Amino acid sequence: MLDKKFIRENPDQVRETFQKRGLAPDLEAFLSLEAKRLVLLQEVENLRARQNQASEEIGRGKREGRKPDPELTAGLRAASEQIKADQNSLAELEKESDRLILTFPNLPHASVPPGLDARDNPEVRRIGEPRKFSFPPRPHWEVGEKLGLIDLERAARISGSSFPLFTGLGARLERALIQFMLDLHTGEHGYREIAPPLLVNAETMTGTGQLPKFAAELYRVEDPELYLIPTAEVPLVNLHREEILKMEDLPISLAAYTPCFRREAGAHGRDTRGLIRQHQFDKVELVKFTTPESSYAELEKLVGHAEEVLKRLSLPYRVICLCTGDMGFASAKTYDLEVWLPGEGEYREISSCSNCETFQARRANIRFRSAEQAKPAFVHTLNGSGLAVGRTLVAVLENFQEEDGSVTIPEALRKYMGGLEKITA
RNA sequence: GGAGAGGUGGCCGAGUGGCCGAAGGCAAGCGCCUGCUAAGCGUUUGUCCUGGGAGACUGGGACCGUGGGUUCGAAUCCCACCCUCUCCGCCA
Repeated sequence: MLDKKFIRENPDQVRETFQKRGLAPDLEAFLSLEAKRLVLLQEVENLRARQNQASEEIGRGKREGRKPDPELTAGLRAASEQIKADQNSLAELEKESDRLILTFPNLPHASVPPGLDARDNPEVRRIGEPRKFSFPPRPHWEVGEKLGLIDLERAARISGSSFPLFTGLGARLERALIQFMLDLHTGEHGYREIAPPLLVNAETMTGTGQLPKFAAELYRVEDPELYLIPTAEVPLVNLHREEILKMEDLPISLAAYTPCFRREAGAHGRDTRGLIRQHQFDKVELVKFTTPESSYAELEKLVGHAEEVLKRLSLPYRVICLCTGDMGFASAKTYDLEVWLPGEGEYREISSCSNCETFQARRANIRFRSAEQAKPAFVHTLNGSGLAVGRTLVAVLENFQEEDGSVTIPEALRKYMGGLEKITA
């Protein structure tokens, strides 16, 4: 969420920035609503001030044993009615203005490259050489099904299309990847491991920006009203909702493995084969709470932590910076990591690392106090996948497949696979 | 699921209609004192919104779990809901 006062005072800047993001939220409606709201607010507060004064007067009189003037209390009763009515209209205006501002996206950081869509995302760096195959590399679903690692047909029977089902060593490999990633981030990168709830309430979803705008993406449980998390970012960022953190505790770095649930409502027909796009997938997520001064340095570190997973698995990848037109709703700056998939002959997203600055902190009311005297200020929140586990498994299957259909297990994973070096049919 | 207790500032905790944004304590800041450490003395310290001022600052309003109600006036009375704790039952 943006600062209401900032929008009121810099409407031209905000309008221009929304255009750069390729979005046109209803800024004008918001501005006129706010103008009305402020006028009414002044009126109500003036009435209130007079009411308070008169009531104090009565109180003082009563203490001195005087009876209140019935004409005066009658007048006050009328004024009280007026205040109640005005307050109701004020609440209406406020509700509407809140509703609008919750649909406004974050403003991109000055360093974000301008652009319209994914084609304008500049590559920041490219690490690792794609392997030269002596045979045509197969897509991961062929490799995985032949080896008995995944069974998407049965998954569809159990749940419907686009649900995962890992079997045998496939399930073991998925678990090995989770373990490997968590050990790396908690053991070497200084993250604290969290195992959060997977069902969360509407306030939590609003805090990170999924609601109200992206309700169609979420699985919702009716009674009681709860939502399945689309990413661990949601419970992790909300871990400190409504809190004032101590400056000396920052940055706070959290890591969590969770399944993630997405309806993928707008993605019909995309990535229908294989494990790339699923309604349920595993992810190890990294989240940081930082001061405004350090958040961009921390973003670079966070990207480095996600990259380290790929490096240790010897998976070739590249880092891109999302342009203004391709960024997510809550983000001020985003880097994507894209892993090389030889079966597809493409780099595919495997991690997205964002600095949301104060956008989520303002929604979720997460602040910190610098000096003991200073006023609390909003923290910056950062999140990144470290990494998407299913897609990492895909990358392992495709990059380490052999001509005979077997898959060599990357060195770093072997201790999590009971020492196994190769998966064969 | 049943019974009971309770939700007040960074924390603990008092407050049952006006003198309460709220005693007292802890914690923290500043000053004094003190060979060091510790103690002591004095003093200050909530959040949000909105107006004035370049600014130090200052006027007004709101906030005692949430939302309603009664009243000239509510932390305090009434209603509903949420949450926490204890005991019992059930259960991975």
